[in-house]
Amino acid sequence: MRIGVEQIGGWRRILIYGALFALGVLLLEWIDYQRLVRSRSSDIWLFLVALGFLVLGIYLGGRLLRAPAPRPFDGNPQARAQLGISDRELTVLEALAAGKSNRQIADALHVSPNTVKTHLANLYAKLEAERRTDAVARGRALGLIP
Amino acid sequence: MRIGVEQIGGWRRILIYGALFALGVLLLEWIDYQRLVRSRSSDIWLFLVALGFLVLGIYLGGRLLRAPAPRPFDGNPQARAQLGISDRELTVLEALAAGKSNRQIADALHVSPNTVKTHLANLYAKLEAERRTDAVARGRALGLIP
DNA sequence: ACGAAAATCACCCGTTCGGGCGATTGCCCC
DNA sequence: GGGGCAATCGCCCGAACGGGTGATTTTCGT
Repeated sequence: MRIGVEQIGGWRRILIYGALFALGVLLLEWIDYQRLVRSRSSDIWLFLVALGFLVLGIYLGGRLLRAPAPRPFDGNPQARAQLGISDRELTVLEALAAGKSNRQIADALHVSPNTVKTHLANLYAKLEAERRTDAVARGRALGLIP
Repeated sequence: MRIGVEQIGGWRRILIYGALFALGVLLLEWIDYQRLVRSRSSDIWLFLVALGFLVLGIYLGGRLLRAPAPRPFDGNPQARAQLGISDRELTVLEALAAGKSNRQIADALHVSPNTVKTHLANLYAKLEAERRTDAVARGRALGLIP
């Protein structure tokens, strides 16, 4: 069985960014206050403020508009359940996509090549494939493998 | 030997971002000038400047520290040339990834299965693969196929 | 016009793969 | 405690595949 990675931070993310922004505003306030009090050169302060927000923006932009994660890759439990693909079969499918031979898969899983063949035969039936390359292609199309 | 992908735009990127930054600075200058001339509320101006640079920063951050790009998929001509993979061989590789048999590939390309076998043998040699699934995996890893 | 590379096809041989059939062992659920 | 299912292993057989070798034609750059 594969685990479902990445799904954290939805709420926390918003909170964190909100907090960061608020912090920036507060900083701005403070900076403005300091400027008035000490009557420093407004040019320098303006530059510092701009620089600070530029950095903040770069940081935010770096995480906010980070490419929509090419594919969180959840293993597509829906399709998997629908087709009734077992844990072992999925494992074999992954090894298949890695380009391994039956022999290699058998060794990696500590089972007989015959067992691998059985798993493969079941996979072919469930994926409606007739060849290993076919199974890989269909498995990928279904999002079962990356 | 493996090739080194992604090394383009390094220079142009720096130039573009440098220009953008310079533009921001100029904008800042202009804004400051306007502020002095019209003697507007410095608070509002400071806020606007901060906001502007925040937006600029988000934009920059969005492209600067972006994940290695989910691969627009260009067929990776570099790797292809480096390995000396011909047009025909690429076509066969694509059909292979689609899960077709030698017979099907031969029919699709209007050639003999023997020819397909030859192309495949060349592909195996160039991709250092021993099986079709292996060739597909390596071809995909190299970005030769989607 | 020549040579190199690509594309095409053929044959042999041994291995792998796919299809079919059967069997045993656990485990869960009712 | 019987039915269902996943996982395991075995055997047989024919088809597909991979490895090797050799050959011809086309294409392209010089």
